[in-house]
Amino acid sequence: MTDDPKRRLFNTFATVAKALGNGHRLELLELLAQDERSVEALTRLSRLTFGNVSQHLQQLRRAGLVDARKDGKHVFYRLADDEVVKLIASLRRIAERNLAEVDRVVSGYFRERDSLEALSREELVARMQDGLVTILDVRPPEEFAAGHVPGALNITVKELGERLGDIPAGQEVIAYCRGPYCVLSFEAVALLRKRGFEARRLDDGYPEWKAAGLPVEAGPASD
Amino acid sequence: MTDDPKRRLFNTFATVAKALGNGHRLELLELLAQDERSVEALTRLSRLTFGNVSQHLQQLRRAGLVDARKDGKHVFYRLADDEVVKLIASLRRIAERNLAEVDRVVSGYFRERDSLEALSREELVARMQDGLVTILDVRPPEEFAAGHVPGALNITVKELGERLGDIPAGQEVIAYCRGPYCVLSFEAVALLRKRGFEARRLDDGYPEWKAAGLPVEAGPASD
DNA sequence: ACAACATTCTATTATTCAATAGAATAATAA
DNA sequence: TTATTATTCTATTGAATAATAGAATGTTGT
Repeated sequence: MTDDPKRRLFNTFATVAKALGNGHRLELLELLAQDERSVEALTRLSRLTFGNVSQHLQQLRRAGLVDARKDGKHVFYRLADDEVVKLIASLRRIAERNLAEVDRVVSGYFRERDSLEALSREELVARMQDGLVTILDVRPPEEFAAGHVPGALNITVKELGERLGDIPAGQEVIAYCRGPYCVLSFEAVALLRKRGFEARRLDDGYPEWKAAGLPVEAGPASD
Repeated sequence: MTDDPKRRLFNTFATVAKALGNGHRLELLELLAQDERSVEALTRLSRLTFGNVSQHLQQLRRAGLVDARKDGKHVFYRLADDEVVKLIASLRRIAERNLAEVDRVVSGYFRERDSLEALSREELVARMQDGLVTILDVRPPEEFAAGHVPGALNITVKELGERLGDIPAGQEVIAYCRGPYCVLSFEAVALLRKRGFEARRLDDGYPEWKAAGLPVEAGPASD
């Protein structure tokens, strides 16, 4: 099209941005930020048709945002790079700061956000060194097994009511899940507080933790 | 459209990405990363028509990426936030790592890149503390005046040949300009080396320096 | 008030994109 | 081999986007 190198670079960068410019694709990327998944699994987890998911994934692949691996009948997709999580986080930050729309949605549906006094990753790292916190991962066991914050306890929100006994008393609980807008940790903190625990949320989730290069642990649930 | 809050958020984030999904708009953002500019100035600097520039700017504004200020007959646009520079840098990093196209363009037109041994921001900060480097800003004086790395000398590539005497001998020169793909600093380093100076490039430019929160200085050229 | 200028708005057209359905591949199971 | 399942590819439709030209708005200078 053009042969001005600067322009060609801008156009190439634009193709990456274009791939991010669709809500469904961002949703797929969020799902992939948890763990690699097959097209079938992604179809189940999103509300799209099979063929449509496949096409979106291929756009993401052309843009270099995801990679694919074939295993038997299944094709497993995963993020090409942890930098993708950072890119999306950067997108989110700009949207949060500069678009009133985000405020309205967030304050409408995630109202307790501030009242639950979210903790930053840095603060959590500091607390972990002191060793006086219980870290609670409220995601499903499969996602936990694919990777989690070292030493975290895995109890889903559903089980939480019956497993309060597994949580060490007397020290603060920090709950996290899939990301900044994942409601699971909000619910967990609300429940824990009602039952007398001192509990707070991590202000984002596992993918951001991993992308930041902080240590992770993998394997089956630790209980 | 939908009232699933998660989906509404993704759609909102997607509108920001969509605004970035066009080479011309990325070019406008790069120009704005230097300094605020009027629609007229941007029309001159890009190869777009006046009306088209205006429309692109309005898309950028709707996406919360730029702000506008009216002064007399002119409307001046500027980046809404330094985070925008970081977002674009993140986009660039992913494109560089994962798309062969970028490699081809970069190695075709910016071949000397590696041979000129670019220096990172962090390394430059360390060198500045030792005080044994000359920092050379090769951008036009207007851009220099709008903000530059503290202590930098402003000499454009055009003047450089006749003003070598202004450069302290015996210490390394670090040149920078508008960003990682700005050719000015490549040319400056090539010229300086030919004339016997020890010279290297900063691996990105002023906008990235500023966005990283490093100290900046403003005002007329320091010579 | 009028003319000149910078900018935005509107309408039009060509291009690109999203979603759907159905055909084509490719791997496994019977 | 045939059937089954997971996935990709192709074609089609309707929707969104980009570029252009020209009208409308608003500000400054006379």
